[in-house]
Amino acid sequence: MSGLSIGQVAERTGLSVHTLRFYEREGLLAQPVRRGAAGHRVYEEDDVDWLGVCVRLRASGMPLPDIRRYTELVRAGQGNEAERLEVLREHRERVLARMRELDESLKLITHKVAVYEGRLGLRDEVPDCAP
Amino acid sequence: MSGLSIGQVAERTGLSVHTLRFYEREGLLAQPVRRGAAGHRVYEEDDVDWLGVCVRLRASGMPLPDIRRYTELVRAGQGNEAERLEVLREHRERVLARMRELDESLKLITHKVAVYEGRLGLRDEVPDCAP
DNA sequence: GTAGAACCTAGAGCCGACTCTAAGGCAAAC
DNA sequence: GTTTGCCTTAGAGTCGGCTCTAGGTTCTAC
Repeated sequence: MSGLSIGQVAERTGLSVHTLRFYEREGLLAQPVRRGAAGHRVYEEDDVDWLGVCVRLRASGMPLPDIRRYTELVRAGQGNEAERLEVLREHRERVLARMRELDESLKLITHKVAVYEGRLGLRDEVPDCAP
Repeated sequence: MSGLSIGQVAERTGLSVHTLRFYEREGLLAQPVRRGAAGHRVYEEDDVDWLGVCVRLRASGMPLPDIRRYTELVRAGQGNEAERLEVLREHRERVLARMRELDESLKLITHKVAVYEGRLGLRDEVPDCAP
């Protein structure tokens, strides 16, 4: 039915065709990609969906080896849900930690922005206390 | 007065001595580091403070060239506060954008965690709706 | 005075994640 | 029939940010 070319999948996922081939080599695809007459890759909608998940995981900083591991678990089928859950939970913790770290840094940056705004008379008051 | 060795600064900042020398080459130090008798670097408390800022900026994802630029502005002294403010504001926007992105991804991950917890009977209810 | 730790420089190496190149195949449009 | 454009592979190159090596000097403790 569907049957998408690598270029179409690139457009839909926001990944480049180079990256799509690279991800495939890296084992990030849940199913092996079908090949058309001329050896061209033929993707299904499922692949696009899965790649969407991969993109989100990457965007949240999950390293490729971890995504591969998760992919392998999914590919292996039912029975390893506990392991999948562990991978996801660990990653969630890392994301939360990263967000806390960003929030910490944000405080410093926001403070400095306020200080400079004060110095430039863009603000009425300049507390400029401690750190 | 103080006068700290590179090793001491490494300990205080959490950076390695390698990284400290690297950062210096990259122009991330607000003042040139003094050298002791044998050519050894002698840092001041100010340097540690400044490096602390650099560490926070790095932790929030500011690229080294941007930190260098900001450092140069600080080094140049008064009169360029508007430019410093611009650098900081731009970076703050990027940090906020990054946090929003992480939050987006977090939603997916949390949803998947909930789904697997449900499947494993670790939860009473499993909504498992849309995405 | 000698062992071991800490320092110096210049420059090479590494890692993750792409990103691109070269050389070529096939198919539709003109 | 050739140009255009999308596809193929294997493998090389890039980039940011460290991280380490080699070869040498100097400080600290015993």
